[in-house]
Amino acid sequence: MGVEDDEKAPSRPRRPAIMSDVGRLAGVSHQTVSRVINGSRHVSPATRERVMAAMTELGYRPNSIARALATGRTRTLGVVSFDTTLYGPASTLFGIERAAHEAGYFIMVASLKALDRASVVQAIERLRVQGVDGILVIVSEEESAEALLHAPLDIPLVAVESGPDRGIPVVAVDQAEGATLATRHLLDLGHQTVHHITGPLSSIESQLRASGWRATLEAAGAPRPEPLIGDWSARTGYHLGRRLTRDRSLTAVFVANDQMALGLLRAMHEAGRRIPEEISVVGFDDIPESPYFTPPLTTVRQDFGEVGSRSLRVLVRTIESVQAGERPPTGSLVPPELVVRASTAVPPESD
Amino acid sequence: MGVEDDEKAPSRPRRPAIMSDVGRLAGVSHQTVSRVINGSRHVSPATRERVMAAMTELGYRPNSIARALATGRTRTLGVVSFDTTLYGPASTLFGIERAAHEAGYFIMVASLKALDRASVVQAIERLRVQGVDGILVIVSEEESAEALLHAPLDIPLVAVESGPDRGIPVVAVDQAEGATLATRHLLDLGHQTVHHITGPLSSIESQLRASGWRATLEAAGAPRPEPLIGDWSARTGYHLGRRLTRDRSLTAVFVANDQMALGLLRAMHEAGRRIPEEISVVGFDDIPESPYFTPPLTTVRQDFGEVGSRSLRVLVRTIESVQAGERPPTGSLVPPELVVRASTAVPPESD
DNA sequence: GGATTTGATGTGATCGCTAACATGCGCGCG
DNA sequence: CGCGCGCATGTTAGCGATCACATCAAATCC
Repeated sequence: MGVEDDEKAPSRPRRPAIMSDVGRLAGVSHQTVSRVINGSRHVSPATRERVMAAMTELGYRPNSIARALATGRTRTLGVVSFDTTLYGPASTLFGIERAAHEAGYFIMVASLKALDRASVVQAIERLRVQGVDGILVIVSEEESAEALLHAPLDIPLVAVESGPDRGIPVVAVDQAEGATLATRHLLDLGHQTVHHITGPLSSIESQLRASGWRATLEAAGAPRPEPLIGDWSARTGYHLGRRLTRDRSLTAVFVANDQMALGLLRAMHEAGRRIPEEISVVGFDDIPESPYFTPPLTTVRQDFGEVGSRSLRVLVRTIESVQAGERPPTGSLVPPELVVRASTAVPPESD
Repeated sequence: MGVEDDEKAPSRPRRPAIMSDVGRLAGVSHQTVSRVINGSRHVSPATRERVMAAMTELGYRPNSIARALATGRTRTLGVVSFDTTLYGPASTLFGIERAAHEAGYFIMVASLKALDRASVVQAIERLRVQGVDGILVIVSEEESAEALLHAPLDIPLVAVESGPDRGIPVVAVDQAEGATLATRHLLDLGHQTVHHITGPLSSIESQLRASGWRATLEAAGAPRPEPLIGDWSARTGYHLGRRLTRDRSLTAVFVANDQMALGLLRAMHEAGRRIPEEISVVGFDDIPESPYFTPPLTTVRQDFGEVGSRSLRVLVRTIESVQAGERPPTGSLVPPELVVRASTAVPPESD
């Protein structure tokens, strides 16, 4: 009873309802349904009510593909990243995703096979073909940054974590400031100078940290030891650490990330050099494990989540400003924070 | 010169080329262009040649949105995950992305705000509206697994890392086997029994590891100490570790993940209990830092990347089997591997 | 009170592609 | 020699939304 015509019985819809189904049920045209969905002012309260009722009755869900075809916008953003296994990029990606959700966007990930320029351009291209409205590129290496300068100009782009110093907005942590914080902390404790283990040479972040360290030493008139070149891995931190154990004058090391600092700690421990009594160590990143290293690591905290969400907002504003014909926003720097734990102390009496 | 008609001059296309532009230039219909793109057999080599030339000349790129609207398939897959900051999920996601790329699919990420059932259902819903062809759910908690049993049936779904024991395919590491490997290793070294720090009670993986540990002890006729309940964090590992230092009979601990093991190591170190001489410790996961803990950690390696890529392949096969009307594939278990380092040794003389 | 604005709604084209069917030609076969 | 078949290609109609414009009634103005 109640069902007059089995053609029209909406009991179990074989085919998902579309806009005109809703319109038919509500006694209006599909266009009016569209108006209700998009919140147009020109719909009477009574019809809006009826349309909404019809939508829930049919379990109607708008088809975003069709909408995307008609509007030319997908409300989807792309993220290009190299290795999302590492704590930094993973946290950034997470921050991006959360902020995207809040802004009503979806995220498509394209990870790189290699770090060369062609891979970056290819990844951007893939995302573009897929119809994203804008792209975030998590840049770590100089070459990726360069690739961005040769990237297509017809799609909004934002560089994350580091990037080229012109052309497109960059959102990143203030690396030089972080390095300064670390170095000054050690100098303030009374160390004559501070050694440095860098990240890979090709990494922009690594370069910025090294130059922050260098500048701080110079400003303090401290001698500048030759930095050791690392690659972010605990393994290399360990090997470089072993090399450093031979230097009896060494009292303080600023290591460009926590993983390498972990390796260094291990090497020092094996060599019987006590930390922080004999040697002070500062890391960079503040990964969740750092407080439980032996000893707990003094380090520079980067708020990756903030970098992610901030860069997403910059991208969204860029997209909107393109549509509104306004000036696009610029990038910004997130301040780092020194976290003092047990791996740093005043230097041993040297006399 | 060369350009006869400024209407047709393809010099700098204001509007990106579409299929019929290519067709016009090649002197064929748009449909023939479509045939070339989709590799239809019924195109003569000569026309194919001409069409391809026209495509490159115009810089033509197919519009995937339009194709999706026409075919009903987007070649996009969704991934639902809770915290992609953790090493496990992050690596799995990475494996998924690589495999997706290889299979010609894109990945859309939807991360959860909370772990309750509603969030999971909502995330699946969001992805579905966005038009994904299938969904991978990285499940860690019992509640998410249950949510999957109430999930919509009209879209292919695969559970990753753990999941409900029926209904949908699950791809995961064999947790019980891993726990057995760890426990037996300690028993084989001569320990009378093995203590256990679990993950959170609500975690399926945690439950499986605990029951593997329990079964192994029972099979060996060893006494079964009360397990301590953890939460995966180094912080909690540290606090539980401090509690364990008071137990003088303790000689071996199997910790449900490496982060907690790190905290435990730290607690033991502070209490002056030597590892592995007095107490042996085995972790789970084999995160990249584990070899550089103090001491280097014996642990059970999970191949997250393999879990990711395997689950993606299962999902793709599920989608294809739905179309072909075949039986969908089932889940599978990835074997874990014991990695022996320096945190385990024979127990101290007890007499 | 007739001209004009305003608000609610409908109509038809369009986004760029694929699916299904139509066409026309050449060739083999009985 | 005519029939039918297969192949290369074209034509037309969707896919499910939005957009631009048309329509029509009620409200407003002078």
